[in-house]
Amino acid sequence: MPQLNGGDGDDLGANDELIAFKDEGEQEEKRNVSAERDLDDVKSSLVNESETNSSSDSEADRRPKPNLDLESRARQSQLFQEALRRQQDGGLFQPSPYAGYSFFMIPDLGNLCSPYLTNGALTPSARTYLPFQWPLLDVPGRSAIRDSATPSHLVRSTLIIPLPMYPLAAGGFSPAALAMNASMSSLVSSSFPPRLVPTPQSSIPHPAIIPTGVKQEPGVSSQPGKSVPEVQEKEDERKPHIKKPLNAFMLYMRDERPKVVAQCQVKESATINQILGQRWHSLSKEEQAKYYELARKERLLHSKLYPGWSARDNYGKKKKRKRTKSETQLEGKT
DNA sequence: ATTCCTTTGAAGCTG
DNA sequence: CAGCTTCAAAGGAAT
Repeated sequence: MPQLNGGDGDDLGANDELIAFKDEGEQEEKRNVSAERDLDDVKSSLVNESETNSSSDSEADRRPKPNLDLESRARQSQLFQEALRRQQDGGLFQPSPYAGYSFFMIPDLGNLCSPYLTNGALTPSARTYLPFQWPLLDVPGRSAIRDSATPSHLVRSTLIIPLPMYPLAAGGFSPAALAMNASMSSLVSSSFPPRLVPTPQSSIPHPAIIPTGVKQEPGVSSQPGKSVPEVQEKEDERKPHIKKPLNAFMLYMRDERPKVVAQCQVKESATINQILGQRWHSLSKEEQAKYYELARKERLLHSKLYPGWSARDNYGKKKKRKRTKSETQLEGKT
């Protein structure tokens, strides 16, 4: 299990994770050092090749586009032009640390799309590296909505991995976001793709924010005849729902899901997640460490933007409690 | 329309 | 403190 010390309670404990990774992975690292180097060479060449090929006759042109209205298309075109210009400007806009991974890293082809592996896990040497071709995707509605300003084909074609920012509401960003200090700005601009660096002008809602859909009813909290818990409940409902930051595996799934969908021609998320779970285990420690680091930055950013937020805020707020494993098992027996 | 399924990891809750 | 529960994402299937 890659989660090595289970978290010691300190916030953003991923430093420990990384340290643990280093310690535990040291021996294996030595064994695989030459192989890793070879893989790195392959990666580099593929990256270069990909970057070379991803210029003008972009794959974005060959991919099906979501059914967008003219305004959206114009908007996307504008954004694309802007992104291009910014990239050419250099300087401020650094590529994502993962931007170069424009290739498939797939396990044993025989088990490529099976969540049920014969030996439980695959050795790194069993991986096959293939040049990545952007899959023909059914752009999911929810994704399109939440990332409408930078549609997936655009993002992918510019090799920017989407990372969330956490604006307080659709109309802007929290004071914390606006008051980001120099170190935070540095973190954001150096580690996050440029499009995700929030600007006060931005009006793009973040997926972490879920509008409650509850009508604004001024004076609810002071309504006579309402019990305190009732009022509190109303207050809670009116708060924007701030989602948990994604963990390493969730970030990995976000990136890899489209590839699995394209490779395996499956759409059921449960099946896809099984496959991704297996692939996650087959990743090298270094590869996993990238996502742990990414997740650590996510949590850091989230805590900076929402200093008062706690996972407690969302705890038990889902409509229905998920069934426990024991309940499921019990049901299976009867 | 809502819930379940399925995964891992982080964090909250409970005894 | 250990162990359990919930929630993050996703979308088809089941209810």
